[in-house]
Amino acid sequence: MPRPRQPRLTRQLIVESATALIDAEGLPAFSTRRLAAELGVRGPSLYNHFATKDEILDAVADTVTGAVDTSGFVSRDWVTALRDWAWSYRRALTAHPNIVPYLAQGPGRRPAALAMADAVYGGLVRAGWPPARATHIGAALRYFVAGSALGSFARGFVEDPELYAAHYPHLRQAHRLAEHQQSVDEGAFALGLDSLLHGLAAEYARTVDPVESAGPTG
Amino acid sequence: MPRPRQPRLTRQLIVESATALIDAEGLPAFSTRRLAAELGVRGPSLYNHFATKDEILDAVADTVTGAVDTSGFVSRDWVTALRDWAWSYRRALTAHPNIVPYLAQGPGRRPAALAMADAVYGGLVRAGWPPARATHIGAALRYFVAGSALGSFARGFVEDPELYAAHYPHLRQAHRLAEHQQSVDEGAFALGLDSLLHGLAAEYARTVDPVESAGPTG
DNA sequence: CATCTAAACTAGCGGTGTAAGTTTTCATTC
DNA sequence: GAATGAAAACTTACACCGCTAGTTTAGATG
Repeated sequence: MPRPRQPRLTRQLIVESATALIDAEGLPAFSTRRLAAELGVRGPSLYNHFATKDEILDAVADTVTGAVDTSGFVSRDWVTALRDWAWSYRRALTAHPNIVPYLAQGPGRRPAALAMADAVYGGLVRAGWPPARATHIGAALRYFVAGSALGSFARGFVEDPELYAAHYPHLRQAHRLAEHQQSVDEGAFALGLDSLLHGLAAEYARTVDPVESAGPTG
Repeated sequence: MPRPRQPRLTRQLIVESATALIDAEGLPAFSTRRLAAELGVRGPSLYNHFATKDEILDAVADTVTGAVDTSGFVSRDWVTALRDWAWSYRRALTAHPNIVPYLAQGPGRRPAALAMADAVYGGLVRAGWPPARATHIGAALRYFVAGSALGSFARGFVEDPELYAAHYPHLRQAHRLAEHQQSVDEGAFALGLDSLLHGLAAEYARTVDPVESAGPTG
């Protein structure tokens, strides 16, 4: 069939369908032919709208990143802003966990990722952090959020715990928690994030604003 | 050619060659045919020694994880043990960064990853942490280390900074640091790790051992 | 010597991303 | 209104992928 009366594909349609496919069946199932079939079309037709497969993946990843809320950096104190951002970031990633391995490989040419980095960096510098420190903090939080979305500790455990329970005695209790994967992940994330922020606040008090933080009123 | 006088392949040879290939040319370049060519052999011959491609990757990943030192958990205080472990873990991953995306997706059936998890969990429980907390701490640190090895902030930036400098004003300074990628990553890692440990120590003092930590000598 | 197994081989299946060229529709311009 | 050119689908094809099946022969074992 040649060109139809009404185009069957648009960039937005492709991205939405790709997101749905990846969410439902995972990254390995996402192929150009498969996606095209989902759209009632023939594989190469996608190349009228995107130059490469990766460009489609970038668009999907950028949509996911675009859902992250960084508004706290203009309205709240930096600790609250970081906390809200990290949780929003985590929610955005865990809503589409299958795209995370692709997304985790750097901001690349995805504007939403760059806009996010810009907002975080700017907010921290405005709060008084030295530029180099602001870069470090943004990166450290990104590491933590991306790692938590990607490498769930529980996910990796295989089905039959007794298989290795004998060899790794301490894990006998731990991997039972694999059944509660989500709560383990959330608990680990909450603990790690709070600890990180606690440590950063201490560093801030020590190096950026010793006077205000040293007072008895906190 | 049929069976040679002396076997050309062994599991160890395959793993070593696969590691070298991945290190040198990245995960996408790693194919069974390509690896076989590197070994002077014909693709399918690999299946005499490994059942699937993923089994080869698991072996590579396990070798990498096996280089991580967890000995601190039997000889040092828990904070020092965590810090040493995290740095050793990071060194192991950054020595073979291209395998990290594969490795980050959970311990799976890789014995070294399970042994590492076991050592960390056991050490923390011995130090007095409640089992659930020990699981959370181990996971949080793993998130951070894996994320730092995987998603270097700097790596993702494209070559020409001026391209997006106009759109994201705050980043104008930040991405200049992309040239010093390694130092940025290390600085972010050091800051994040110290902050995490600082926060965990505070939590420990509050919930696990309030008496000893509250004294003026603590 | 006969037999069995191991470790290589060749051939091939169904899948991948994507390049090239074709066809037809639609929008624009003389 | 006819001609033109771009757009958006198509078909075909290439080189590669993981992997299976069956074959061949060297070495080990009875």
